[in-house]
Amino acid sequence: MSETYARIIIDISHEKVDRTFDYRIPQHLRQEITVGTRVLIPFGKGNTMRKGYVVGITAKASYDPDKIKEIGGIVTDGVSAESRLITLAWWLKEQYGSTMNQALKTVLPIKQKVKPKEKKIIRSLLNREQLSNALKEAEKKSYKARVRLFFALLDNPVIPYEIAVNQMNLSASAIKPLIEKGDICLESEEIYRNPIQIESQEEKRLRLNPGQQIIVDSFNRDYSEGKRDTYLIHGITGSGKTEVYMELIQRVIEDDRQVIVLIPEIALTYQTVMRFYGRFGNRVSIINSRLSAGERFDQFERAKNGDIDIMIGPRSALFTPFSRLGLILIDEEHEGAYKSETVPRYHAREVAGKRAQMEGASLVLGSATPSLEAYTKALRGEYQLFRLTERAKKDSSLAEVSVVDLRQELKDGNKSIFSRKLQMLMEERLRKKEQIMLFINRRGYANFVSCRSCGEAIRCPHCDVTLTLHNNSRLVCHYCGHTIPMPSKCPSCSSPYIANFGVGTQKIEQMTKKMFPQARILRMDLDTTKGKGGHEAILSAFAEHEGDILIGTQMIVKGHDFPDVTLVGVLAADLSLNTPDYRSGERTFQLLTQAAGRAGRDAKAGDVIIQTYSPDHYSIVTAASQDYEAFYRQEMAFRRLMKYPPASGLLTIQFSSRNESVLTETAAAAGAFATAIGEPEQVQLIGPVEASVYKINDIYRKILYLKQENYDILIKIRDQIDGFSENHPELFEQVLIQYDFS
DNA sequence: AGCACGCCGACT
DNA sequence: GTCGGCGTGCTC
Repeated sequence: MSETYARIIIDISHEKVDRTFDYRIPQHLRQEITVGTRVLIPFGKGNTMRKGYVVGITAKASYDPDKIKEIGGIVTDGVSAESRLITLAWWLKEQYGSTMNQALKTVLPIKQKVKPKEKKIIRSLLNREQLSNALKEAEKKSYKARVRLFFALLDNPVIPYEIAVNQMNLSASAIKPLIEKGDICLESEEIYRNPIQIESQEEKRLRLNPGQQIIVDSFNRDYSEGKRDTYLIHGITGSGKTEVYMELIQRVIEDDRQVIVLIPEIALTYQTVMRFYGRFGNRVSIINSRLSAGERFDQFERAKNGDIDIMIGPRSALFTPFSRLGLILIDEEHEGAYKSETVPRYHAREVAGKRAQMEGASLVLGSATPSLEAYTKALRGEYQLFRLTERAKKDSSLAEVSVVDLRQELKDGNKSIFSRKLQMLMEERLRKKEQIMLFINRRGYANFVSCRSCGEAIRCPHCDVTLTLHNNSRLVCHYCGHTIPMPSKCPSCSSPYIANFGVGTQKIEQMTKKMFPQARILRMDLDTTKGKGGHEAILSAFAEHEGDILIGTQMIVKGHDFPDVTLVGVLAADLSLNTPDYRSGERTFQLLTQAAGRAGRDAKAGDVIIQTYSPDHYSIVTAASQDYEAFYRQEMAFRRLMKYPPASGLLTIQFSSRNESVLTETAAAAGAFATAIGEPEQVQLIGPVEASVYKINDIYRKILYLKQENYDILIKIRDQIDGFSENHPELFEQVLIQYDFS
């Protein structure tokens, strides 16, 4: 029988050894060693036994077999949080196509040199006199390292080890003899930095309404019976989902298990955090992108040591090293931010499902506008579905939503960005001293072309996505590569008013100022929120009535409650409808629903005006009538027709290279290979086409799309393409290949 | 992280 | 010459 080798990472948090080492697996351990196993291995010259994690098993070693040592044994002190996370990393690698290193960095994001603050310190054991003698001695003998150290110790008898090594350039071999001599000693103290420094205020437990109670009861029943399941809570805005979450969390931590709460970064506001902190006190911790690497490390360390029970944070909080995880909760489950932008391009919902299954935890998803993926699974019975259809506050009413046809406005001679109805309502609200939110659902670049008189956006005849304007001269489809020259007049109504669409918040602010000079206007976009706490500052200013009108993008419709907002205007709903992406309809529905939920959260009746060039589009119609079911049916019909997810699996393969001609050749070759192996499996293949932004930083990118209902077939094909790239190094030498499943 | 190798200044 | 501090590089 051939030898087997284990690829192992050593449990030393130091950059220099942050890679894998191969070890031979002894015969008697062959059954027991799998990915994720913690093992003891001899390491380095002295063969000191160290702990390591098995991250892979191979038949052929990537190192001189004669020099490979044997695994010493298995660490048996239970299954640690890390070893399970490493198993999860393995799954990530297999599922999403990345290297083990990339997967490990995702799962163990704290393997950095930024160790906790003052973890180790050097303390002088000599008194001042002895110290200055030692200094003189060292100077005489020109022991440079000692001079530096003694000199510093004379100033301060305690020096952080970190500083000594990095700033004072002392190596371990310079320090060690001094410890043996008894001049100094090393001590360690652990100081955690706690990012929440707030005075706790009791969060009072509200009485649940019947809808909320049903969810809590069913969950508790399942939990007590030991049943772990996935639950989808479809609750309209303001229906009190957070209250339900609190009860579920309570149940799980009473059982001495731990909870991860995922919240999109943008909604991770002071308000939200305070609610959790008020209820669960210092057993809660948060992570967010503002935390330094050191602070994040501390938070994960606290979780590992069992100092906290609840971790709240964005996507990355999913990898909190809890050892007794009982519940993962994903709020605003439909949010795009849960999909990773970097390799491995995992989706938090899917990874949460895997982790929950591995650790025997429950998974709860919540949203006012569930993703098609989640809702489809719920309808199929894979998730338990619950609905909250009433607002939690009794006297609050749903807002009145109306759709305004901008084509008609133009026909009637109104060229401003405000429809007559919106103008009228704005004047009225300003008079009554009530507040207004103007929402422009722009995201990134929106360079599609549309007609100002008929509202028609120019679309690809084969793909039903808008064409994108390239170099102001040609329109290109990013899904199939179809291209036409930029027309001079509208193809459907021949109007010459056809142009690139794109309006900024700044421009809107100017126009609003001009039309309502008496109003105080606050603007919230990337420019005005740059600084730390920029978000909070503007939102609280608005809450304090320091402004009458708040203008902004998606940011303003998430999270915050403004009881005095009674009018929400969506200036151009088409902006998100016409992005070149099959999800544009879904995103539009979500944004409009959220925007509508902002108005009339209190007793005062609210109005929502949706301005659009496509008043008949189902995303807009169903958002206006607040009818999720109707939206779901129509959007699913579209996805089935076009074979887009979740009706079908979609594998996106990206090729990127600095060399355009090599890229073209390689992408074509891979495309031909994929066609050949995909044909018998009934895989539909599109491309290779240029990526929506073809060149970034002088790197060209091409895309290949593969569609097939069966996800596993796509994974199989991915593996074969991976093999193809390994067998053709001449093609892939200069080309990077990345996979994305959706 | 921790060990060995080897450079270079100091001292018998 | 030899001794020993201390910077550097490697560990499967």
